[in-house]
Amino acid sequence: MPKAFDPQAVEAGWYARWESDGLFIADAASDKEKFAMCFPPPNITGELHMGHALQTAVYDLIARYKRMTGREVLFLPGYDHAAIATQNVIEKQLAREGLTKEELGRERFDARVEAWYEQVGATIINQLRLLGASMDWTRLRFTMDSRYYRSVMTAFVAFYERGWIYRAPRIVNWCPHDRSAISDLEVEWQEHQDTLYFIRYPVEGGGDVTIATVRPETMLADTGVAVNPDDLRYRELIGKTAILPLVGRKLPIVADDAVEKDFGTGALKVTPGHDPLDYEIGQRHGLEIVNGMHEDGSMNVPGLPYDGLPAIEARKRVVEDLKSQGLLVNEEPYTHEVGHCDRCHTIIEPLISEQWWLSMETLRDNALAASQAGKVRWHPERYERTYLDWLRGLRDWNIGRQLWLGHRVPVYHCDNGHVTVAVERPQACTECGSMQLEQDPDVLDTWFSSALWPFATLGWPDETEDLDAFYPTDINCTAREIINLWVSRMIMTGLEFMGDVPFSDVVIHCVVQAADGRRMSKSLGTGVDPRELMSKYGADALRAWATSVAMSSQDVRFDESRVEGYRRFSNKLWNATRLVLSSPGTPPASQPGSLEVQEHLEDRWILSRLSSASEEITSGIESFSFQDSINSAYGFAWNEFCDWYLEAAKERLKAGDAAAQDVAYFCLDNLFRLLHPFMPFVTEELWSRLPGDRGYVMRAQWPDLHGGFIDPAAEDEFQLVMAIVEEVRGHRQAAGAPQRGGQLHLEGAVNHTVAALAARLAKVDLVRELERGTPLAIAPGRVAFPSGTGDAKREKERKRLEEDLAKIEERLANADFQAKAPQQVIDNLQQRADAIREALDRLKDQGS
RNA sequence: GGGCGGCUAGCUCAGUGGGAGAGCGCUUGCCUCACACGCAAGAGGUCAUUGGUUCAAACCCAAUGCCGCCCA
Repeated sequence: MPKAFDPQAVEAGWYARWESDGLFIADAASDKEKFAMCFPPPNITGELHMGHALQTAVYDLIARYKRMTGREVLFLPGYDHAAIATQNVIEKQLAREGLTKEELGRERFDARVEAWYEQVGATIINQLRLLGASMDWTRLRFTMDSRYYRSVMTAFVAFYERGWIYRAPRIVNWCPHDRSAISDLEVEWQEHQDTLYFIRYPVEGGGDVTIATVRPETMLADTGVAVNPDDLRYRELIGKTAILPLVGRKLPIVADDAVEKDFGTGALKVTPGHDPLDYEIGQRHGLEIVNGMHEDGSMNVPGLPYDGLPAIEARKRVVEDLKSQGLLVNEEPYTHEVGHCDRCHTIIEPLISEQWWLSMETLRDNALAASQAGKVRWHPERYERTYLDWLRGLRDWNIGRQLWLGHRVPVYHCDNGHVTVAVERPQACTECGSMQLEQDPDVLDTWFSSALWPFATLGWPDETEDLDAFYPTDINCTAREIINLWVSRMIMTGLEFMGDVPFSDVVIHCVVQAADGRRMSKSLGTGVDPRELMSKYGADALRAWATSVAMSSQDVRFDESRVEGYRRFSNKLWNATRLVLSSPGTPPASQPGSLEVQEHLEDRWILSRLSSASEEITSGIESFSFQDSINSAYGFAWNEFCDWYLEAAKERLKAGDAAAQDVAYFCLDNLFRLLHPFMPFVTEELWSRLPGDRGYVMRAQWPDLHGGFIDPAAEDEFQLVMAIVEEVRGHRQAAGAPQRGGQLHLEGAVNHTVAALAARLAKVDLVRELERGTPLAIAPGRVAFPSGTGDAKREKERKRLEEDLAKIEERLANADFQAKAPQQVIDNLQQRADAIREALDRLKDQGS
C-alpha cells in the first residue's frame, strides 16, 4: 500500500464497478421494503454548483444507508428544461453571435436547444457520477422527454376538464426582456432609491388635487383619481372630475377604502392598466382600462409625443413637461421595493394580459387537509408553517408563458374561434369539425411540469410497475427557496392525480454562501466549482463536509479548510488500515458478533466505544442530524481507534496476536460500513483490502451491534489509563523532559493492567519505588512531581483549582440550592469539590 | 409592512436549564519503524446587549442592536 491515499486514483474505478454490477438499479419486483427518492431535477442551464453537490451528498447518503438497512432503493435522477432560464442562456449565446432568436427562426432555435440539452445533460450526469451519486441511470428522466411531455399534457387536460384551467385578462407580472408573464413567485424584490413626484391635477369647476407617484410616466394611462372615503381633506372632491395633465383625459374622482390616507398626499392616481391595486379599484368603480405600455416596456400612448419611448425616457420627458406647466409641486427621495425578473433581473412591469390560469381552490384545500392530517413531516419542523402560510394566501396560478422553449399548451384554436383541448393534436375541432387548427402559442410555466415529478417520472398516467412499487416516495430534500415553487405544488398534484402525498418527509437543507458571506454566484465571481474541490480533496472529503453542514440551522459560509480536514481524515483511515494489514500471520475473517470475550483491556474498551459510535451514527442519520453522525465516526476513528487503540495494541498486532487482529479488523470492518454513506469511495477501497471475500461494502449490511460490547468497567479503567498517560506527557512537556524514559510510580490502588498499559503508552518504566533523581511520580488522576520540575505548571494548576473550588463551594453553601436542587446535582457537585480538594492537597505536598 | 433564522475560540460551525466544545489556524517540542495529509503538549471565549423567570441561564421569556432569508 502506498504511504498516502490518493482519491483520484480509485474513485472513477469504483463508480464504474458499482454501476456495471448494477448496484444502482432498483428492482420494482423485489420483496424488500421499498424506499424511493426522486432527485430534484437540476436546471439544464449549465454546471452544477455547490448547492447541487450538497444536496446530492445528502440524498446519496440516505440512499446508501437505506440500501444497507435492507430496503429496495430507487434513487431516480433527471434534469429540468427550465424554460425561461434556459431560453435566457441560449439567447445570450445568440447575442454574442450577433443574432436574435427571431432572426434565427423557430426551427433553428429548436435545433439549437436540442443540441444544448445534449451537451449540458451530459455534463450534469458526469458531475453527479463524480460525486458518487448512486442513481439508477436506467431510469434517467428529462422533463422534455416525449413520455414526460405526455404526462404534462395529460395533467393539463385533466385540470381543464375539471374546469380549473381558464383563460382571462388580468394584471400580470410582465418581464419586458423575456416578453413573457411570470408568476408571483418568480419576482425578486429589491430595494430602490427613487424619487416621489407630487403632481397637481386640475379639477373641473375649479381647484385641484395633488397626487404622489414614483412612476410619473404611467399617468398617461390614468383613468381616475381615488381618495379614502374617511379622508376629510378630500370629501368635497368625491364625484367631481379631474383633468389629466399632458393628456386631457377626464378622470372621475372616486372614494375607495383601499386608498392609504398616509401615503403621499392621500390622493391616488388610478392606473388600472398598470397596477394590481388600481386594477381592483378600477373594477369597483367602472373605470376605463388604458394599456399604456407595449410588451417591450416602451410607452403605448398613440398620438402623444411619448409614444414608443422607453419608460425611463418617457419619465424624464413627462417630468420636464409637468415642470414647465407648473404642475410639478414637489419631488422627494423615496425608498421602496421594486420587482425584478428572477431570471434576467429586468424590472417587472404590471401589465394587462390574456393568460392561462389554474384555479387553486381545491388543490389548496386538499393540500391543507393532508398537512393537517400529518401526512408530510418537515425537517426542521418550522418550515411547515412557511408552507401553510403560503398555501392559505394562495391565488390562482398563472401557468402560461410567452416563450419559445417549453411545453406548449395542448389547446387548439379553430378558424371559427372554438377551442379544443387534447393530449394529442386533434384532427378536427370538436365543436365544428373544422380542420383549420392552430395550437396556442403559449408554453407552460416550468414549475407546472416539475410539479408532476414524483409520479410522471414513474410513468404516470400509465399504471406502471414502478408507480405501484415506488409511489409515494419517501423523502424530498431541497432548499427552502423552492418550498412554495416546487414542494407545495408536488404535494397538490400528487394528491390530485395519485390520491396521496408524493413523499412523507421534506428535508430542508442549508444554503452554502461564499466565504465572505455573499451569495455564491457565477456572475459575482463568488462561486466555487465542486469539481475543483473534488480533484483537490476527493469526492469523499467534499461529501463529508457537505453532509456535516447540510442541516445547519443557519446558512453556512464555505470554508475550504474543513473540506481539507476530511481529506486528511481519509488519509488517516488509509494509514490505520495499512498498519492493521501489516500485521503478520493469517488474519481472521471476522464476522459481526463472532468475537469471543476479549481479555485485553484495550480490546474491551475499543469494542465498547465502537458500540457507542455505531448507535450515535445510526441515530444521527435517522434524525437527519448528519453532523452528529460524522462527528461521532470521526472521533471514534481518529481519537479513539487510531490515537489509543492502535497505539495500545500495536505490539500485539506486530506479533501477529490473533485477538488483537480480530478486534482491529472488526473495528475497521464496522467503521467502513458506518462511514460508507458519507464517504463511499475511500470506504469501498479500504474494505476491498481487508482479508476475506467481502463483496462490496456498498452492499454490506448496516452494523447493528445491539450495544453488545458496551463495557462500562473497561471504559472506566481505560479512562484512567488515558488520564495517567496525559498527566505524564503534560508534566514532561512542562519540565522540558524527553518524550520517553523515566520512571513511574503509582500511589494508591491501581490495578496492574491499568498501571502496565499506562506505563507502556507513556513510555516510562513502572517501578515500586522511585530512584533518587527520577523525573516522575504519579497517582491516579494527579501528578506527584519531584521538586524542582514543573513549578510554573504547578502554580497555574493550583490557581485554577482554587478558583473552581471557590465557585462550587459558594453554590453548595446556598441554602436555596440545597433545598431545591435535585439530589443528583448536589451529590455531583459535592464529589467535584472533594476531588479538587484532594488535588490541591497533593499539590501543596509537592510545593515545598 | 408581516414572518423566520442567526449572533458561542482568530475563522467555519456544534452545543435546549446544573462542570464552555470540534475542525482549521496559532504557540512549543518531535521525521517515535501506519500516517509530517502526522505525533505530543499548550494558548485562546464577561456564549451580541439589557432586563426578567429560576436555587441555578449560552440554553427559557421580553426588549434592543446587527447579519441573512421568506412572504406581501
